[in-house]
Amino acid sequence: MQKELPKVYEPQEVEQRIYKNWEEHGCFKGHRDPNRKPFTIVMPPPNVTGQLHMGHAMDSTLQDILIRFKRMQGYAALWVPGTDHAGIATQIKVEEELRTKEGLSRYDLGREKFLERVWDWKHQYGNRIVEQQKKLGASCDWDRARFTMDEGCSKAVRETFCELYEKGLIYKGSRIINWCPHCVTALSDAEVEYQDKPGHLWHMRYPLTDGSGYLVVATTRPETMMGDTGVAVNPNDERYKHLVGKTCTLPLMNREIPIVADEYVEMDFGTGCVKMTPAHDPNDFEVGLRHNLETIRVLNDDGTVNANGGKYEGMDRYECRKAVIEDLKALDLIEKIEDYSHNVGTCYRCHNDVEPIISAQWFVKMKPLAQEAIRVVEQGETKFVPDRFSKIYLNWMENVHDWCISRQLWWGHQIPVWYCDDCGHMTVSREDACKCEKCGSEKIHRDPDVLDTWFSSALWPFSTLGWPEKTEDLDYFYPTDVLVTGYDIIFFWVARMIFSACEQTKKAPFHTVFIHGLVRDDKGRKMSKSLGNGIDPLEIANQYGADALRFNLVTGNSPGNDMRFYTERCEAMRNFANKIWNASRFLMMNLTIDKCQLPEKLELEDKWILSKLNTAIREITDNMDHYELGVAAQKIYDFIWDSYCDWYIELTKTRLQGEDEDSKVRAQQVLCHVLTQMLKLLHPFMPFITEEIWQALPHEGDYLMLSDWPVADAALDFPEEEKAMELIMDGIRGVRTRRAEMNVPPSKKAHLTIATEETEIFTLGIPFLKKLAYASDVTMVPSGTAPEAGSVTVVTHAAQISMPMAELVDMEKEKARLEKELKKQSTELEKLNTKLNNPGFVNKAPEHVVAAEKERAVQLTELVAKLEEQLKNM
RNA sequence: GGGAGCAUAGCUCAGCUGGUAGAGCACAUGCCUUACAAGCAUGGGGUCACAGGUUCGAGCCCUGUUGUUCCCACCA
Repeated sequence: MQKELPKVYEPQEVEQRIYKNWEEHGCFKGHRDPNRKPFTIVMPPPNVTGQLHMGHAMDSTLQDILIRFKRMQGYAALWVPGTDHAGIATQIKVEEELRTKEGLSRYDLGREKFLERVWDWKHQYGNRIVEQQKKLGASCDWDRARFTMDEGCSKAVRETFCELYEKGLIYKGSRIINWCPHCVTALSDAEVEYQDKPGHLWHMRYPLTDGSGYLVVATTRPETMMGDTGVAVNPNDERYKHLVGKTCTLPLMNREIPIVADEYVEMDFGTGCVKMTPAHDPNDFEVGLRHNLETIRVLNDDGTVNANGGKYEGMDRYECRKAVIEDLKALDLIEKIEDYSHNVGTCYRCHNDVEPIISAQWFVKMKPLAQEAIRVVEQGETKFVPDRFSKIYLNWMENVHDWCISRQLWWGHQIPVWYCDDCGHMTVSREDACKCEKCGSEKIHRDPDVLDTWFSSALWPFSTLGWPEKTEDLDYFYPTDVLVTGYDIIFFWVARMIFSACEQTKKAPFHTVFIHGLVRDDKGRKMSKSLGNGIDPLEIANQYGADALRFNLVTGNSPGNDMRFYTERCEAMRNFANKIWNASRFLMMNLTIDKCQLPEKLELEDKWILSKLNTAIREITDNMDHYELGVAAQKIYDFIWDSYCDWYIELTKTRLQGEDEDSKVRAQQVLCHVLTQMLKLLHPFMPFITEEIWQALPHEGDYLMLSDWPVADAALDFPEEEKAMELIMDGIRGVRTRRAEMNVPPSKKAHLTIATEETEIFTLGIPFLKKLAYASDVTMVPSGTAPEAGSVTVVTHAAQISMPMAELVDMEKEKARLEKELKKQSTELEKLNTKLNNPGFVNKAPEHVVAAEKERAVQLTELVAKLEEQLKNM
């Protein structure tokens, strides 16, 4: 069987064709199989609005590597893909389009019509990101692709909402929440990003009502003062004790407000007096509750001042701030203005400042839910990789606040609650309600709000498998195995999946959370649209191949750490792909066999590579098992490039081009066997090129991606032969080094004389020395035989190899070089001997370490002896 | 105010349970050796941030210091 591969590897053509074949052949399907163990990954659903970016590419690649690895290991592997409706993000996008194209707002269209538009949009663009993932080789079971707003997920959402409500774990209440005036919705704590922003601390005078003077309060948000309903001081503050119980007059509003004492106030910050705005500050709200302070909201939903703001009504919040300050200045009520940098909350979607506002919203009561979510991680039922993220998770979960889940948006899962217009009762229902469950009135209206996007994502691991139905899939594939995601959404998503799963399914949703970092640009900056520094993974894939991109994304970084993306590195990875391609091409050109089966009789070099292959298989499998994908990838790279290409192929060339047919065939068989095993090891990382080559090689089965993962064969461990081969390789390297130092071109061959005790081994090595050490001929002489005068000698611990090159050698230089080498090695030997003479080391170090060091000492001793002898002979 | 990460070759980073410091790129030299110049061979280059400690032995473990990045937190 002889098959020719094209001279140049063209990833684009190959990738498309191969992916289509896999898909058509059903390679990605996750089948329930009672005879196999399941292995399940659910993909973090990207936003339907999304374009594939480098972060997705890395995330998908890691998952694909794991799923392909497990699939090859014989698991019933299932990777469930899908997309997220991404409430705010999508709604904003469609509103934008509506505005720019038609000059309309969503209110112009009305809820129903607007939602139709969003669905249209979803149908048009929602599949874009899916197609992009395919380009990278993602082996998802696409037929199972889900959408967080499809029927099943919606059912899961509704079931969860109702169950939690019935258990008292979801409630509606008026609380201070984070409000984004730009997105016009409430946000959860997690959706607020804090930024240090320069601002001011305004010290304002609030006159005492009895005319006996004034208090000075300090604030960073003077525009909320119209909502002040009190001033608080610390009860132990001697400066103000006499004022507690009195009142002061709120400037500009001329409202009398009480002075109260509360522990919350710190005496040594600011003036020790704090204005209380219970409607616009969470702490003030708490203080207000304790002292029965009025709650006066002064801001509208869009951030403008409302009717409670008196003359400032209608002003934007920042405009109002200026006006208030001006007015206070005019009244001489500003004591001083300090520069002050403070943490300002901003919306994670639009980055505008959020306002704490009192508002009636729906919440999930977190404390009871957190308990189990903490337990499963503490007890190791769910493990984070790397482990340090479990601390971050636990810390968050232990201090978690109630989760505000209602959003004043239209795009999302509408809250299944109906209010009775007659009796005011709330009907919470799994089915759409048509009458009040209490009084039977049909005059009811549905809560207009929708749920936080993350409420549905939180159910993703089980909603995608059919929950709340008791499906066979759920029974077989759930709990899932590994969740792969970035550290940036541990709180948003991972934490919420864990407590939701624990509550709804009584099981942790996965046993491992594999966390990766962010992909940054080459300067270490976050890739972002606004900076315009994003690198399009598809462009990279087009240019260098998806395999090269994937390999780049998993090597050179470790789990949980950010990585910088260097396009040049893709070039290196493409070169690697090309290397394999050409190595394979070389083999095919020499292939006369049609079956890839190991021969009975193995040569020294065959045993060497097979033994090394065993080590590679063991180590790589172990690394994969421990999620050390980067290390595994590096080892495959090294094995393929260094051991296989640079050495083994070169070592077999003489046989392949020789006369001995039997030897020729056996070399092919070993080359073919090792290449096949390497392709398997590499396949999860570089699926396309490995499949393409495998298809061209003699093989059994339909697809490499469905073949068995390599297992080390103990019968093919040859430690002795490995060592012997290394002796020869040492000799070859030595000769090459000496020749390179003297600038001898390969075309100038030299007759080598080898003095060694390992005659047998070096005799086996003669063809290799001829081919790789440019020997015209090789003569073996007894160890200790003095080299001919004027020859250059290479000393290894096992041999002295000399070549007649007197004319090229400066004897003085040669001597100096040898002396330097001798000194280096003697020092090393001395250090080693000290170590070996140290009873502490010999007695306490593990046996194999001592043995290895002894072995090294023997070799060094030999080397030093040979070097000394060499010098003496000069 | 808490917590975490990082600091290793010129650059970007690996280094698994402590046992002779690695890769890619860059650099230098010589090679078109019929798989590959996207290549081959060879070479230079590191007090593993600093100071202590544990250990026979520390890049790795412990303590502290410095620099840096990030996360969390209701100080007006």
